[in-house]
Amino acid sequence: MPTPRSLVDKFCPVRSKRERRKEARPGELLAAALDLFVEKGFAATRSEEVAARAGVSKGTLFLYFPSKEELFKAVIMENLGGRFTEWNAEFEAFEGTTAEMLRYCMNVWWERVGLTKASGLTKLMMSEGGNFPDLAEFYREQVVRPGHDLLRRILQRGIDRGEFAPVDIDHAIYSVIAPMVFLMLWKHSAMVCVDGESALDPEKFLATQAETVLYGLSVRPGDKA
Amino acid sequence: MPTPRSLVDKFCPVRSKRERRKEARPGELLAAALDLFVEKGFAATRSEEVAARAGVSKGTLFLYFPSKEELFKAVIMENLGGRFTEWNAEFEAFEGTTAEMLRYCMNVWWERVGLTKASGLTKLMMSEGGNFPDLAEFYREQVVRPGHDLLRRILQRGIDRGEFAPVDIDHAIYSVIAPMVFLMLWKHSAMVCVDGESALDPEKFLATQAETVLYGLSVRPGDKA
Amino acid sequence: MPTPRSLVDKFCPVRSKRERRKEARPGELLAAALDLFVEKGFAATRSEEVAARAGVSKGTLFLYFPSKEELFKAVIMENLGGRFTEWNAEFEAFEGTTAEMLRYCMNVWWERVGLTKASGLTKLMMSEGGNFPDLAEFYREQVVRPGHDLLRRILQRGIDRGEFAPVDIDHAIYSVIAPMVFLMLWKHSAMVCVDGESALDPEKFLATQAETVLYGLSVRPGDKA
Amino acid sequence: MPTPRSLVDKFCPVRSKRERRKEARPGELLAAALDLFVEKGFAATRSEEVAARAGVSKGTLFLYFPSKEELFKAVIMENLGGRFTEWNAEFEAFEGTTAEMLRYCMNVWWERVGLTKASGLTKLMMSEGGNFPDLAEFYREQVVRPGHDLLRRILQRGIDRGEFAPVDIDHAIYSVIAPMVFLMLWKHSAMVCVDGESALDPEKFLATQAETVLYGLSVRPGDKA
DNA sequence: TATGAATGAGATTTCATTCAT
DNA sequence: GATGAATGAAATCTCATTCAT
Repeated sequence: MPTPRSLVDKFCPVRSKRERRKEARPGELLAAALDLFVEKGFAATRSEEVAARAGVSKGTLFLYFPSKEELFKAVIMENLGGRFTEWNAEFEAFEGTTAEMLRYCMNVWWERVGLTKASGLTKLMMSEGGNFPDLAEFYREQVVRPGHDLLRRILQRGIDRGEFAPVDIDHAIYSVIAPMVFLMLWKHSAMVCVDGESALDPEKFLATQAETVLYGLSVRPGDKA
Repeated sequence: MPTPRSLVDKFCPVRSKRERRKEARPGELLAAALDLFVEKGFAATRSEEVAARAGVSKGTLFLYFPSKEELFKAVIMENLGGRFTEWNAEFEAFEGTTAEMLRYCMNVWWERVGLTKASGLTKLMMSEGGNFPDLAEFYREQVVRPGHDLLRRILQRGIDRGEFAPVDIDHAIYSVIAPMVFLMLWKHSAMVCVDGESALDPEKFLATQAETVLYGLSVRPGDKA
Repeated sequence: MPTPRSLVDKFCPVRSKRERRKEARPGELLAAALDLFVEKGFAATRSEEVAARAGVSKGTLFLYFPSKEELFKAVIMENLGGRFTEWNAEFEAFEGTTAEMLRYCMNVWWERVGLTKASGLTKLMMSEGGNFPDLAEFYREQVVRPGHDLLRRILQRGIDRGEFAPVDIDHAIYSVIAPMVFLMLWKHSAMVCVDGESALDPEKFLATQAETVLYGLSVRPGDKA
Repeated sequence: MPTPRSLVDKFCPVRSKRERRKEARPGELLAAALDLFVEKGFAATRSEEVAARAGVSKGTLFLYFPSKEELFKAVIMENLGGRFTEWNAEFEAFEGTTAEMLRYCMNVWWERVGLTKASGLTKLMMSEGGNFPDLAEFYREQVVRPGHDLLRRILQRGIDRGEFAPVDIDHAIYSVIAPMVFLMLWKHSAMVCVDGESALDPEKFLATQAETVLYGLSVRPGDKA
């Protein structure tokens, strides 16, 4: 959902070049900002550079976003925070076993976040969150909490339906999140590789971790009810 | 862990208090720098604050270390890079199965690095390395490469002695490193926890991962020689 | 006092609504500008805000007034500088003693300027004039000088008719102006009041000052002709 | 009281050039700041210019004062707010009639504030106070309130000793302050003078106002006790 | 005529580094 | 060796003014 357009706009297809650019601006700026924030971090990214990459001047950036922090928040919402309603709905409608649901969850997460630049935002918050408490709070509220809530609902479904053992859900959530967080950090760090290509296969790693988690959640004979 | 002392210090214990202080300076600075770099990151740590925490003036810091980057490199050497000779020697002398050796490796790593502030340096390099290419290069050369080499020798030993299957060593290295890196990142990121306590038990996690890796390395009947 | 209208407007009352609006533009802008300049000062008033308060866009403001300074000059002319022809005529036609004339002068000044927002313009020029030499010069030429000239004529009339002692006119002018200026500054300065209500009664103050001045101008026996 | 010096300093008269400069710095900066703030106003004065006039670089200014606002507050304290203890003591010790005291008060005020650049600070607060609420609040607390309190004590003394009629003190305070405020504004505005020299004699004006106020405070037969 | 998106010079503030003492 | 005052490049954000539509 880039820029919301009114119904009137929808039926008036004749636009000036200027109008078209204007509507595209926020999206262009958000894209440029995502690129640069992920590439260089929040503090090290200069506002002017974001503007330049979006093809506008310094001043124009501040026409659309009142400060660098607000720009960053908008980037978070665009790429992570704002998508949870959609994702939640998708999981509400899911039919199938909860084990399948969990595997699906980790897979689509990898496709939609892990593989994309959005994964860099999590790495960024882990690095710089401490230096920008407002941003950290915002990220926790808009991304971490909804993410936890979504996972909690999945795990609860499994327990309620007798598919999973009645484990400590909060603990289990971390078992699911851990490999995802790890992959995001790994992906954005050339650091751990001596020369060139990392020898870690993310999809295989994720699948292995998923099965490990599911094994831990499995109902085994002899467990006390 | 107060201030790590060099080998020289270790064997020259008789000093006047004044000489002592003087000789101790760099160590105090390195300790202060480690604390602050890990706590706030490289870019966000102010030189003056490092000096202040070490109880000296800003000028003194630059007397011992010509720049903030050199200070950081010294911190890396003191805590990670400079310890590989000792660690290598320890493993050269190791007697026992290679499986035991690998388990021991992961355990002592956890004790000597994972649990200490030094683990923050890895997280730091993964976060900020991109903005400081010189530091990244230095870290790769002084920490990542020796670490890989050490693991490579262990794995090679296992294969040479017929204890491990003849796997792709470069790939296997990452299977060992991944959980260690993961723990370092996890430990230094309050970010992913919504409220308070993380629910991960590092030692158990590490042991599980070790066994998983060893299982993958195990020689099984039917493997082709 | 809604929007002051020019003499032209006064005698051409039949217009279509559209024309009306168009013609009213500059007046609306001048009114908005007066409000804001007086409220926030010249430098601190943003052009866009003036336009917004007048209900037009930023661009339109610059269509009518080529710069913020020119806008301010126009505000001065509309409210002060441009009214001297009318005021001069009124005083040319005045019949009565010159003492009455002087009292009348101070009273109508209070009604038409002192009590209105226009008084804020004088305070503003005294505050910010130093930073905007062009504006200061303009104000001196269009407001201060005509004001002085008007007073000079009144005083000269009094002396010529033998009603006033033949004092130094330039000096006497300041005796008349000082209390008026004082009231304008007082009115626009919440600064000097610790809590709430100022305890000064402007009309009484002005009347007292007028009598003091008149006493100083009075012809007393024993004065040398 | 420029820069407070410790006892140790007092008896170690041998100083390096650098030390001497260092001690002089805050005073030099405050003097430069007073000059420029009075000349151009708070908003229009650039920090760098203050530094330059004090003969130091931009950065040095911020070594001594953490922000432009704090610098301004320091200027206020140095020139006005910080002097009330001294002034209060002087008036506590005053011997003589309260009428003499009030005349003395207005005269020394003129000598110590009105005639000096410090008078420009009041003009400045009246002009720009509205745009800088923090500064306005500070000024009210540190200058306006102590000033009012001092005058209140003088007036109360006169009433208590039967020298003054039992008037409304808060009202009377403004009668005393008004001409002083007026003079400060008048002095700092070339605005009201057509060409060159103002024809207003401040001392005479002040003396006249003092007598007017004293007349208003005088105990007259027929006043009800 | 009217719009409002775009510009960019300019202001405050930070901090690694230097160097006189 | 040790100090800490001084520097100045660099970063964020504002707003009068322009100009394509």
